[in-house]
Amino acid sequence: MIRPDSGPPGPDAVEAAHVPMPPSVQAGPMAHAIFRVARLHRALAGQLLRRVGLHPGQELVMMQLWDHGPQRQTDLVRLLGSDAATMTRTIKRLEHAGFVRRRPSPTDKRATIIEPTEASLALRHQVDDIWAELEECTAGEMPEKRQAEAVQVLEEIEASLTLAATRLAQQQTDDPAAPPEGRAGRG
Amino acid sequence: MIRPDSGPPGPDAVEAAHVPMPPSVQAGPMAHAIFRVARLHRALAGQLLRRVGLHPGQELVMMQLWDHGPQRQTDLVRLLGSDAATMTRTIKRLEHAGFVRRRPSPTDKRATIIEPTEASLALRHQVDDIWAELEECTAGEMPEKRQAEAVQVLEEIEASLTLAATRLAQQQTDDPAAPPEGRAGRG
DNA sequence: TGACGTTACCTGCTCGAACAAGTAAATCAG
DNA sequence: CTGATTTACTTGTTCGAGCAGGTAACGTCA
Repeated sequence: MIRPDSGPPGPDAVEAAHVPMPPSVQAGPMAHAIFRVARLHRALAGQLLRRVGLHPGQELVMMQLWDHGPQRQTDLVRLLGSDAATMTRTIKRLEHAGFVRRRPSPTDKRATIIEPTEASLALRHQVDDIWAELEECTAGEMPEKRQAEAVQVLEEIEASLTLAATRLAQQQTDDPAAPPEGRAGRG
Repeated sequence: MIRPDSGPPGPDAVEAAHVPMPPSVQAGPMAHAIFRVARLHRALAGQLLRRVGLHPGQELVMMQLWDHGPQRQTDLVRLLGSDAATMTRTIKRLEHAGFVRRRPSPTDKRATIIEPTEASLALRHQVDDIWAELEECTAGEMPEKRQAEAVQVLEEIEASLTLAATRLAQQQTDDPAAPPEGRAGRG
């Protein structure tokens, strides 16, 4: 792997921030930017989704179901890049709210088929509107060309992260050497 | 809207991604991209931070303290764009882990000054390394120029989101008309 | 058929994040 | 000085996310 920058950044990295920008923050300009954009974006999504009574993340499940029809939980997990445990709980809440129904798979007794209810269809266009608004808020004053550029950049980053995550996962299964024993929390 | 698919998918689940790109997902390309990048990035950060016993988010607090020295909780909240309640708990955990100390403000009896402990200094370079690695993983094979472009795009998005969030907050304080009464959860 | 490993799902736990509500101190208005 | 408002922080609750552990159903291979 390349190490374009190891020590405290000199003039490279990011020079834009003329003065204060402390060393630690300056160290990872992309990381920091992603972090903040992510939080803002999620918060905004939460605000908008609140109108229709959904929590961020739930709308993704519903959209997936509306688009692709009934699916097993595992499929939802895989397609949304989520976690089985999280999906179990999210589905449970959506079912409780009446947006989703659960049905045992006829071919696999382990699996559960999730399907959107008729009631959920009323939500669909609202969610679509919300996502359109979210997209507007995200794009701001950007011209369309710039938006396309942004999407491209994001996809590039996604590819990098996916690769890194894969590599790191493999590395950890290969070498379960140092099992971390505790993190900062009630320690 | 359109009803591209209502019944159960033929070849079960999803067989491919090349063609379909469902309407809902297609609707908000940036939103979707941000969502996935955010989750991947956070997950990766979690993996790396796990080595030093920190949870994602905690390192930001520590970096802020290392860079700017002892501060009030409110300052941390404001600078990190976080929430007072979240900060209270995060600080509590960091204190419990021995990375942070709390001291009453001499000038304001309401305030608490947070300062990094000597023990935390051992963490500092590890966290710096982790952020460097995170930045590498995020950047991938991008040339430096492309990275700068990415940062610029992200900052542009951040500005848009900030503006939108501000506008939405104002709009809601002005017009507390329709108080949402319930969301999907244990409904 | 039976042992073994995998898969699909559930439960318990912790943590960050957000909202609501409350306390105490500081600040402002009369 | 008194009363109202703002500020700083705490606590309770819910939700998404992740890890760990457990169960039941599949698949395979001997």
